[in-house]
Amino acid sequence: MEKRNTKQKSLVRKIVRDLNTHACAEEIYNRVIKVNPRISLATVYRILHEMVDTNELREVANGSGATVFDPTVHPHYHIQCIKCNQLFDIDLPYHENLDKEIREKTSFSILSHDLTFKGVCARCTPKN
Amino acid sequence: MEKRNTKQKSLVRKIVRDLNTHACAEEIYNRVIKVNPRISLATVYRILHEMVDTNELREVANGSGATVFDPTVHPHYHIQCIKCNQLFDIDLPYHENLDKEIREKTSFSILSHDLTFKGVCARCTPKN
DNA sequence: ATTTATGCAAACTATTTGCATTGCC
DNA sequence: GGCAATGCAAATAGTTTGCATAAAT
Repeated sequence: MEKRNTKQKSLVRKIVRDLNTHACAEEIYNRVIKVNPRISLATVYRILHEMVDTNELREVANGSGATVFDPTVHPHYHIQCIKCNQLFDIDLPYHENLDKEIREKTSFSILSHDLTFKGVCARCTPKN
Repeated sequence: MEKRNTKQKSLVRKIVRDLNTHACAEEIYNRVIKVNPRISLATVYRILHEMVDTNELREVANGSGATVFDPTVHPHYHIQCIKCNQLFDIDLPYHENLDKEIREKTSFSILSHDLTFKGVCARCTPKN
């Protein structure tokens, strides 16, 4: 199962690297077809999944249906606005102690944890 | 918009109360139709959402497509097996300090956080 | 009697897949 | 040349919606 480099792959990789936020497959696809209008959505999905498998990209459930992709792959936390559903990275160190805390309480072998704060973002906060 | 009590609603409520785990809409529907085979899936969805709105039920994204419903509504954490995807409640007190920690770092108004541990459950751990 | 809730089928959204064809290595 | 990757369209999964009818208040 040798992997080949194609123009589609390099294009999607470039678009993903240039993302400064999270984006869903459709959004990435839209940026991609601005450069190469002949690439298909199925191909974009296939490449994104390959990147997730090789740890070039992270997949994050955004709670409301769609999956979003996060170009930041090292462990980090998220914060999501409960009004507009936008998801942001948050600058808080990964709390290893939480994993340790759980290891003593369960028969699971714990690998990691996902932490997402919920709140209302500045833009969605009514000003008066 | 007055709410009415129907046999469908009481049945779904009973089934949900008797759940001792998380279950997706389809699973709840399957239990429901064992008692009343004439109830439709759309109705089950409508009732489940109503229960989520009234805080009788919690909705949890299980990461892999389907949404699962959790009859435990007070704040609590989850642990999910990365092999079988099953989601369990976990017995760890809610860490209020995490919300506090974030409040100082962001322009969001923080309400709460979701914490899900990832690992391999006992059943999916190969024994030798 | 009024008006919400239901059942059904169709619509929809996000994603995946089969397959013939293209194009890397 | 051979086999992986692509494009397309169709299939799938989960969920939602429109509308005529049934049932709760």
